[in-house]
Amino acid sequence: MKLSANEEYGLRCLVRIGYAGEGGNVTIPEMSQAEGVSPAYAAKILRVLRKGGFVKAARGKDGGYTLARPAESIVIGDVMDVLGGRIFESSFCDSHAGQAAICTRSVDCSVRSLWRAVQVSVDQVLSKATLRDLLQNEEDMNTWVRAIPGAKGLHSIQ
Amino acid sequence: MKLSANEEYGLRCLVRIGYAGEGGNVTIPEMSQAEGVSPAYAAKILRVLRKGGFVKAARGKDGGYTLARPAESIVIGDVMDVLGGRIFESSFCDSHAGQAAICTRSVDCSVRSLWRAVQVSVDQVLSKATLRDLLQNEEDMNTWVRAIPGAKGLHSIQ
DNA sequence: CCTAATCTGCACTTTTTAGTCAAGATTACT
DNA sequence: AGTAATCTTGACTAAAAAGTGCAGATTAGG
Repeated sequence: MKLSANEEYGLRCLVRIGYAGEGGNVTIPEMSQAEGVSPAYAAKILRVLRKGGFVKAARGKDGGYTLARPAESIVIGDVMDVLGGRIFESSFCDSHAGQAAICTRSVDCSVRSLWRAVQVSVDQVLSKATLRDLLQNEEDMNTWVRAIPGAKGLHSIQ
Repeated sequence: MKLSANEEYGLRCLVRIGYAGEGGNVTIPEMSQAEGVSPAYAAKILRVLRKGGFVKAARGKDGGYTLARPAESIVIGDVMDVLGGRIFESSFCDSHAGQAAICTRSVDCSVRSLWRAVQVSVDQVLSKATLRDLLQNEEDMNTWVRAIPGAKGLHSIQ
């Protein structure tokens, strides 16, 4: 259960574009240098974000990237899906659906239930957080941080 | 954020060995067939579990694998770590530690905080669940399922 | 119209992960 | 001792992910 490079750098680029704000423009060379990846690789990632509908690009001189829609409408979970998939592929045990007695006593279903639990848990965070949350100041960020049971605020998890 | 093949099949094998119970023995051919992977691959995964101290092997005729220690002492999070890593590698922004004002306004820290939140969230499940939980019947499994906010029980996430 | 700055697309190489193979070592049973 | 069932190891191949390079298209400004 690791983050892929696409997810890591893709989200970083998106946040950077978000910080540029309304009408702000960020170029590939800028992101490349800021995030420490090659321009070619940044370009590759940006293409994914563009095709996913999160950013739009302007070509030519003074070109660059801007958010395609308001930050509060960009759900981080959706971004993750596009960048690398939030998928748990424990696709067994579908035949047992509903047969609780058998199901709970099988390897398939034990494992499957665990993955589901993890998936639900991750979604608690990723489906609630929008790009806007990531751009806000600390107090606002605590909105989604507090969704995590046990976390008292940003400082408690940082 | 995907599960690796190692994590998927490693955990499945471990659970299967767990089901065999005290003194029970599971062989590579058995696991191979049950999980639909080649014997060679199963062997490779089992080696990881053995080196991680979760199972022990008996060679020769009537040989096979057994749990190396009681199921209740095997934390699933630890198993995951060994099989593929539960690591979020957003290792930037360490220099800012403590400087909240600057930190929250930076790409590094926004993203890092999110990863931490996800990590905490995942740990809510994986660090609480033991192999014993996965082997128990439905009612017992709800112990760790209930740790997920919003989940009312096993059925609610399955 | 020319130039410089920019994105675009595709093919390529490198690195990591997944999966296979074969030869060897160990054990139970007869 | 012999045999069959089993794990062990390391090297190998295949597939996927990460990362690079280059020729082309677009645009702003002189």
